[in-house]
Amino acid sequence: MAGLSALNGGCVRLWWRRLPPVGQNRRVRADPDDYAEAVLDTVERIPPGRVLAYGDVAEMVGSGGPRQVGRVMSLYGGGVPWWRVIRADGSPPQGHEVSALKEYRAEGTPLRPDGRRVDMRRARWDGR
DNA sequence: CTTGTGACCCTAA
DNA sequence: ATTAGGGCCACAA
Repeated sequence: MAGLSALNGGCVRLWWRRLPPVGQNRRVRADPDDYAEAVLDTVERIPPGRVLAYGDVAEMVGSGGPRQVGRVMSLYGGGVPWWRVIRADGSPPQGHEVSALKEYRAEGTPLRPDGRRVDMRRARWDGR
């Protein structure tokens, strides 16, 4: 997406690196825009009525962590089904609880008895 | 360089 | 069921 490049000035430096478990290659991502793209692409594939935790998205993307995903969603999440990316405990994105709950009701996302959080056991998307 | 700040996560109590 | 504390990593000041 051209918009992301414009927003970030297309910087190409290494911006993130994870020290891998012993015996594995370290994962490095060169371009923040590429990372944001990867995150948003993943979010777009989440089926209606299902959700992914921030950490789940990070795992599927293959780099970064929950906070990095959260950052991308905060900055660029407006154009994708952002309400399908939530906390691991099932609570909607911080600061967007109300509108998120509305979406869940609309697309039939399984909620817990209290009606304030998603039932992760049923709603978590397996990626398939 | 250091510090503070997140649409986060995990464990223990 | 909740909370507290520590960990996490990128980013801006």
